[in-house]
Amino acid sequence: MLEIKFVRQNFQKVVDALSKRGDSAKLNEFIKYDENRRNILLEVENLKNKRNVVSGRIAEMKKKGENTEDLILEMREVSKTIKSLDADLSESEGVVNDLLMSIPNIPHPSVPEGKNERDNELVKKEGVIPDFDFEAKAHWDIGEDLKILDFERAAKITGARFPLYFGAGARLERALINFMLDIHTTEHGYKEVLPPFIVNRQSMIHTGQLPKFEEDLFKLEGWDYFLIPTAEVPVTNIHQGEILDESDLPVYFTAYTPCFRSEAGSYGKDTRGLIRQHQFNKVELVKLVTPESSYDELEKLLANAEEILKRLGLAYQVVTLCAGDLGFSSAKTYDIEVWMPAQNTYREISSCSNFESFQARRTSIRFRKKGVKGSELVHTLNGSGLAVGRTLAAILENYQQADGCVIIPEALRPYMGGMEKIES
RNA sequence: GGAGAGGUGGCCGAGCCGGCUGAAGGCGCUCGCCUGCUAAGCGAGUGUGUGGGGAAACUUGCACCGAGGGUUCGAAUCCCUCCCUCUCCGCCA
Repeated sequence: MLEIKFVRQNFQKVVDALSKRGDSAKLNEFIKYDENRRNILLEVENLKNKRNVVSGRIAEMKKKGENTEDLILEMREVSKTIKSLDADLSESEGVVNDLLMSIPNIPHPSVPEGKNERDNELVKKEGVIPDFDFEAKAHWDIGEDLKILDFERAAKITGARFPLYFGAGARLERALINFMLDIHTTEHGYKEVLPPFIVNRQSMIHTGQLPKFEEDLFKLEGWDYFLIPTAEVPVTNIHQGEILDESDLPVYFTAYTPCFRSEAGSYGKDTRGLIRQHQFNKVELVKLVTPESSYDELEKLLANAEEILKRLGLAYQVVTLCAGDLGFSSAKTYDIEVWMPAQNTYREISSCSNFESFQARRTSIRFRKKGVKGSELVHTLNGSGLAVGRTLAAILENYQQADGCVIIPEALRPYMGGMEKIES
């Protein structure tokens, strides 16, 4: 959410920024309703002031035993008026707030212009793309041949887009989770968190999934609760409504959670394999930082996520999302895309974003500076470190051998009881 | 699920027979004074949101004492609904 004052005072700037995103929100309504809201506010506040003053006087008069009958009668009317104006006000506020909630974040100046993913800007390529002297198999074929992945049976249990791992596959997934968490906690300074996987509506609003994207979420029937689409939601909400001390910052959290996404609107896409599932595992990185440091912190966050791929020996590239491809709450996002041999292309495996104060304002997370009056909103960031299912898919495809087995990357072997390869 | 207790400012904690209480007191923090270090001491300040005035320091209106309704001229204080926390009992991974 942007600050209402900011929108009012920088109206054209906001409109321009939104058009950069290709978002043509009906902002002209905003001005109209906001003005209306403020007019009512002025009127109602004057009346409330009168009520407060007169009520005080009534108290004094009563103490002296004077007659207050007339004043009370008069105030009775005033209160009635206030009540009806308050109703109008909350209606206007509702409209203004809905509009405000549906305005996405303003892209950072360094974000390239563009409409969609094709306009994303390549930052760098790392690692060596494997050169096979046989035809690379897709990870779903590898997984099924090795009997470590079983999509058909998963579909019987639940339906399409759910994973079922067996044996070394299940263990590899678990190994990856532990490997990632260990590196982030022991080497990158993150505190491990194991949060709820179900959150309430408010938390979803705070991080920006709601009110706009409810159709992407799984909702619990009979509850106003949702399955988390990412650990970002519970973890960013840990300090909601709190005022932190500057010395508490930066806060670094890492969390493993499963993630649940309805994937509405992506029916034909990535129907096979682990790439696009309704349920997948992810190790997430979340930061709360000072505004001055947030872009440095974004670079560090990106490096922390990259480190995992480096240690796993997977080739990848980093792109800066263009304005049109930017997520709703984000001011700037880097995507890390891992090389997938069978598809002969890079696929997103991590998304690292700086939300600046956008989420902090909704979530009300602020901090106090030493020697400075008042408080300030923190900046929030998060990134995948990494998407586990996609990492496993990348390992299967990049480490496959001609005979159908898959070599386990060196870094993971301690987590696999020393196992060096997966074979049927 | 049954029976109780409670949710107040950065924290602890009064107020809760309705009205000079945005909220005592303490702690913490900031600034100043004092003190040859540290500690102690003294004085002042110290919530958030939103609107107005001011270049600014600041000043001023309104709202906020878990959330939402209600009663009242007036509610942190009374009533209703909901949420959450704690204790005991029951049940249970």
